[in-house]
Amino acid sequence: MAYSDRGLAAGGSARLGGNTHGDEAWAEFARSPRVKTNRYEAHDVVFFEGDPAERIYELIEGAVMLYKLLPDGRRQVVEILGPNDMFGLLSSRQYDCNAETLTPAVIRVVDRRDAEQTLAAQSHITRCLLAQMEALHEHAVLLGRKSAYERVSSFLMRFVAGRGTADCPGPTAAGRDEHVIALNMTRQEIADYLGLTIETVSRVISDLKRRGLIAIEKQDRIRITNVCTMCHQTGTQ
Amino acid sequence: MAYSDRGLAAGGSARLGGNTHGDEAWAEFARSPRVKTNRYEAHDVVFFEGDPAERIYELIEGAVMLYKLLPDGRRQVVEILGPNDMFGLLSSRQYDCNAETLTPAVIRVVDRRDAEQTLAAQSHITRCLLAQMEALHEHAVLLGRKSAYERVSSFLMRFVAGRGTADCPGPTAAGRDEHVIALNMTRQEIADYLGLTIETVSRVISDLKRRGLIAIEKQDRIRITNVCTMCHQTGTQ
DNA sequence: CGATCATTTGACACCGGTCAAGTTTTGTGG
DNA sequence: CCACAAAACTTGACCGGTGTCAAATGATCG
Repeated sequence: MAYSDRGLAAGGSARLGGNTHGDEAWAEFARSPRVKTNRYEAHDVVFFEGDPAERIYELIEGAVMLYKLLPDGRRQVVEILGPNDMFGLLSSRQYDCNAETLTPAVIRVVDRRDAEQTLAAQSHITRCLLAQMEALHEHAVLLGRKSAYERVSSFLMRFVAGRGTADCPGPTAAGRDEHVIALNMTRQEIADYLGLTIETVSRVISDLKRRGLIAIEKQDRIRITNVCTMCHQTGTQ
Repeated sequence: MAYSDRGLAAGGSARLGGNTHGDEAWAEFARSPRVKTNRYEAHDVVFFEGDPAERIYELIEGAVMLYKLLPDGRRQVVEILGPNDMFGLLSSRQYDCNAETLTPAVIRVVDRRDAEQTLAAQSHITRCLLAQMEALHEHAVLLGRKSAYERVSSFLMRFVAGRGTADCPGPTAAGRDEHVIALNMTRQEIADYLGLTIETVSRVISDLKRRGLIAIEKQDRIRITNVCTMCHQTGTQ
């Protein structure tokens, strides 16, 4: 109740996105004593599919993947999350997927009922959900319609901020169009995200290397030698 | 502003799902004169990807599909929506996909800014988003990890209300375990939803028929002769 | 009843999966 | 820092599930 009032006072107008107004209210809400902030090691499990969904989470620092398993062990990573993404949000009573850190992470933990009663949370959450929704749409295209090459290329491009989108400014006029990426994922995790096998991911990466499109600095550290060329391999253009 | 106040008075507590409280407020909001209700024919386009996202939509009756296109014409249907689902919700300024009716439909149209300023809308919208999110996760598993047989079987099971979920009650003790489905989709639309080709969809359906699992009453009207058996073909068990 | 469109079926090719080594990287203990 | 083991990754050979292309069949609607 107290949070609810505070949320109202600070937030007031609730938006579907495009504003940064609700965030101040959310930040204030996050400072309340009932909101905890936890540290996780890499590859810690935050929650399992089927666990009672009593908390919601906000990733402050690091990376988290959400995945689902089929009874025979096949795995699909459904989302890869970065700072400011929220997860564990659900309309049902149990989590619909597993959440595991990819890197050491700092995660804010909020009691579900607290958030439900807080308007500032609503607005903040909706904005997060909408962005994630778009990412899921894009990922459905990748999984349903792209070749292995296009999947891996799209995956690499996703780490290059500001490029590969519809409003891509193109390479800066001066110098080379390079970019170094820290994957923070094993080949298996990449494969399970892209709907491929580990061997196929490995083969495509080797081939990109052979063709000079990328250089492997360290197994999970890849240099894209020409971002613009890589972008043309994604199928999205 | 007026809507905002009304939403507050009627709604009060905002929830992340599981309640039906915000819905009354939403229903009242929907009755306001600025909210229009439109009728569409089958295969009408509601909006195109890239159109300025100035309105949000609530499907009252009928079915709608959302799809994305790659520059070379490949298509992926990312969501199939039914009554009470909302669409056109976005954090960015333009729609991220195309929306097209599958059947004649009744659709409520709300100005985006009106909804953004209405708390009742927030709560209602969040609930819809969460449910759609879960559906998208499930669909990612289908697209990334299921065989053609499993995809088509999963697709058919999705039309059997209350079965195939984790808490499936199983067949009713008495009599046969049949169910008749109206697809309302062409083979091409099904293929584009399942990430397959039209030929593969057709072959799988023919094969299910040959094996006696389904009977085709009319091209887009299929009888599942044994729901429980069909369910075991989905890979989800 | 014919024209048009949707669907089915067949033959074949190829992408990506499977299985089985190798090779490299990482981590641990001396 | 090195030695060794374990894990992660790469590479090769082969196969099978889907896609592609083409033709036949079936539905729909004047």
